[in-house]
Amino acid sequence: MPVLAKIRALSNETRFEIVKLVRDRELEAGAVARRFKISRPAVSQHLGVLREAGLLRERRVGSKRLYVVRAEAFDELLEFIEGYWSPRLQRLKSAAEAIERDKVKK
Amino acid sequence: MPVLAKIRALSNETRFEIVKLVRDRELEAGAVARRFKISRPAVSQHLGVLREAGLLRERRVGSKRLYVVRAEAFDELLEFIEGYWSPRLQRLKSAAEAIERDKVKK
DNA sequence: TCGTGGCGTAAGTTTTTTCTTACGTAAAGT
DNA sequence: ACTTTACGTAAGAAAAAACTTACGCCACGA
Repeated sequence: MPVLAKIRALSNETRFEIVKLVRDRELEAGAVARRFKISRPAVSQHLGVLREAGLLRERRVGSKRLYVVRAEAFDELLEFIEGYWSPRLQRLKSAAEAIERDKVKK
Repeated sequence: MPVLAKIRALSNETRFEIVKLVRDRELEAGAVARRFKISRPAVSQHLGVLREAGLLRERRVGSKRLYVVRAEAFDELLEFIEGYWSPRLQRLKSAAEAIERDKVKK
């Protein structure tokens, strides 16, 4: 799943909270839903979006469905931002050094 | 600006592209707009959202407006994800160690 | 001072997202 | 078998986001 899809999935406040909820423990769909004031189906749909984006893993146990964050997804997100950002930082660093050199020349 | 606002700002494809465009150089609003097929006012609005979220800095030169990414904003985003994520990794590590201890006990 | 280029804002429409109610299905309990 | 629990999905309403055209405001060059 592309990074933008993950960002989009995280951009909704309810989904953002859901991710926090299942960040370090599996939780069944119903338990997640009970934490919010919106309807259970609405939460179910949010869980679907998060799963589709690759942010959550779903596991079925009997009639229950357990959700938990996919660690790899977050690592991927982190790597993306780092990789996206560090080239810029290097360029800025080079620019700063160039300015320093100019100052010395003056 | 809260982190969620930044994520929301990045969640739109056009804005995502705009950020790439002004990641390492200042660009005037018109130059940014010309890169997209949507109308100039639409792009102007996107620039506004990005600025509001604290992702871009705006500088006026004459009648022009130059935009560029605010480095601090991205650092903040990075720090947030790292801080958000690493506690979980530590917990997992502890859990793994606990399991190891159990195995030894057996 | 008159036009022209550069750009944001307003108002309203279209598109997308989010939510609700109704319904269907499968597993578990009785 | 019958009922209840646990969920997802469908369909459509409601809310939010994105886009368009129209307009207005500087700054600048003629």
